[in-house]
Amino acid sequence: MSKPPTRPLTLRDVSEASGVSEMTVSRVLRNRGDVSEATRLKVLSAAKRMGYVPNKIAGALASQRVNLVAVIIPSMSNMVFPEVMTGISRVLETSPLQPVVGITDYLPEKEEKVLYEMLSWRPSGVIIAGLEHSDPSRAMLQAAGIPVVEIMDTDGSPIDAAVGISHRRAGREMGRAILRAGYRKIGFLGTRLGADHRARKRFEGFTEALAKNGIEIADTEFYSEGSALAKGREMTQSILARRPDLDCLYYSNDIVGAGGLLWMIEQGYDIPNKIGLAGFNDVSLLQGLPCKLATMDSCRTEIGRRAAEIILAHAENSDAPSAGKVELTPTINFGDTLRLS
Amino acid sequence: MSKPPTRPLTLRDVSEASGVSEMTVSRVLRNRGDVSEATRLKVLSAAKRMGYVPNKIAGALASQRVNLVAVIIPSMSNMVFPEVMTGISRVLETSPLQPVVGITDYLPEKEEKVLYEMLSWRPSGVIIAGLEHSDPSRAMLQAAGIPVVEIMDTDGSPIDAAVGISHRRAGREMGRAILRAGYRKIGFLGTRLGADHRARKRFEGFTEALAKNGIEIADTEFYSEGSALAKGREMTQSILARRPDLDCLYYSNDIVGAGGLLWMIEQGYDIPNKIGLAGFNDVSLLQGLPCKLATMDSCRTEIGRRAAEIILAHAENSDAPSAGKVELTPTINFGDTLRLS
DNA sequence: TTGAAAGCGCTAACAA
DNA sequence: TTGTTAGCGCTTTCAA
Repeated sequence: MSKPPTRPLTLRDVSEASGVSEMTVSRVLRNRGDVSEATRLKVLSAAKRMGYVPNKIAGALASQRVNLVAVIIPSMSNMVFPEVMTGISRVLETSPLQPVVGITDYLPEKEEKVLYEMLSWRPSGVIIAGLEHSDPSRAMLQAAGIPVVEIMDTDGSPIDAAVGISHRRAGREMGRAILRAGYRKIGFLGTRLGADHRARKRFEGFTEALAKNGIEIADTEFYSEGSALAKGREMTQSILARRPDLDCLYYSNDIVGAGGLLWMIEQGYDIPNKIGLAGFNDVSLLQGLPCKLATMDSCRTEIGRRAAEIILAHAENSDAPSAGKVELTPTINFGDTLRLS
Repeated sequence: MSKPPTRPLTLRDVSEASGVSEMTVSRVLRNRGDVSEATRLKVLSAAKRMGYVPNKIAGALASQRVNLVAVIIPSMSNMVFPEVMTGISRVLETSPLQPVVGITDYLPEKEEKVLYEMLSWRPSGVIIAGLEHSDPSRAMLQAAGIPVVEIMDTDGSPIDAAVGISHRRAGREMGRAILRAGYRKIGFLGTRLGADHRARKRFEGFTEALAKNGIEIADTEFYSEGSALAKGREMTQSILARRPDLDCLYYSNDIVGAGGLLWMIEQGYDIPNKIGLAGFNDVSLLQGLPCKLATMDSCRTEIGRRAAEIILAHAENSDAPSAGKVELTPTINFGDTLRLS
């Protein structure tokens, strides 16, 4: 239950134990080929026997190379970012680069702080969610002299590179699909549109698509805190109490949408004939609901993959050109809750 | 779209720009009081204007202090670890310590690798899920000379300190509660019990409690991959097809349980009278289901909090004694799917 | 209150 | 193939 207060071992300790110079030990431990098999084995066995763990702090300082990629995202409990992380990890795990995550809770001040912390470790690149950042944050990213990939969103101007989808377009396309399916009295339910720029852009695109066809959102319902599933339930109930004539509900994400869907199934609504439902994100957790919510894939894993590839390419060849904007194309999945046009 | 290939600024740059020695600049930036207000302001304005971000690599090497806490967990998409992280962050964000997360995917080899990587950054402490580790992993943790807190589980011997619940006891208590409620033909559904030691321990405790009352698990159903909600649905259907006489189902977690619950509601089962259901974890995401699944709180946030406090205490006073084993007490929530005894 | 010197543990660059 | 030398950018320590 107690531990020996050992000073961590250094290269010098291994050097002395193996009778090989520090430099050669270092070479062996980094697999730099040019070492004879004999000394290699000698060093390796000594290092392993002693339980030596190299000090990356010192290594990084000396080599001016830090194999970390800062990944800065608003939240982890969200269902969307774990998948982005999966994409990132998948790419980086075949390389020496390692992702390190920072969470901003959708707060610009916290983003600034987290960014500062991460940059002070001099990572090899930054992957950061969104295109909206405070001026100091933008300045830091500019000045860092490392590749910066802004992810999730392409509606705006990236600092360096961007990989994502156009949320404005996503909203617009869902709006059009809903109109094509013949729905006309449409309600919107979602997170309070403030910090979440992407949800806001979807909303804007959505209303824009309706407006083009002379239709206005009939009613809206917003929430800010609490379990999304429960909120979906409550909000759906209250919007339909207010406007029983609605024939379609567009949710800002699948989880609230699922809450609404469950409630409406219980209430016996005739879905998708009398009323349609649609969400956003294509959350796999929800496979297993009584029926499949119409949704739009937000390409999360792909976004992570592409972003990581950009960083990796730069790490391997630092004068590669910036990737610019990479806009992926999400597809609508009609599920069981939207009539086909 | 392109960035100036600036060499990152150093203390020396700020020193020259402000006409103050490097040493004094360093003191100002670290808020070490003993600096005159005049120079303080001079330095601060220069640093801000230039956009200087300190190099923690160099700082850490010089001071032999790294304010990072390694947090090593099996998965993030899991609903359980995000909450643990919340508890940890809550405590650490008032301190200079910062959590850094590593993911093992429940693979011992990957745990070993991740641990090695993290330890090579010489963190101030390690928080690691579970009590089961490979020999090399244990050796590394022993030799690191930093506080190690093993979390989630207390059924076993910690390397240094442990904070968690007894999963064996959790299973036992749920078993007893189910028996007290009068259920007798009991099925178990869950993840394939291999890598997930805590699920296995709950299963063992559960069967043990039944055995003490002369009852054997009537049937079991295991899964390894896919959406937990969908699997819950499928497994429930298939176990009840095989054994329509079952009067209670115990799930290894709430998400599979919820899948089963949704399916059974659709099928019109009489819950909790004819058949009871229970899960594990008290996942808040599920608030909003048609009815509340019986479950057991696994104290996730509290575990994170306590673990972080142990590391923090050691960081502030390194000769504090080890915290030993801290066993929290989970409570059963009967919800709507288990008769009260 | 400020500065100068030394060195944290490692690696780049060069020499042998 | 191996070793030597000189830092990486900061902080510690001690002197002014």
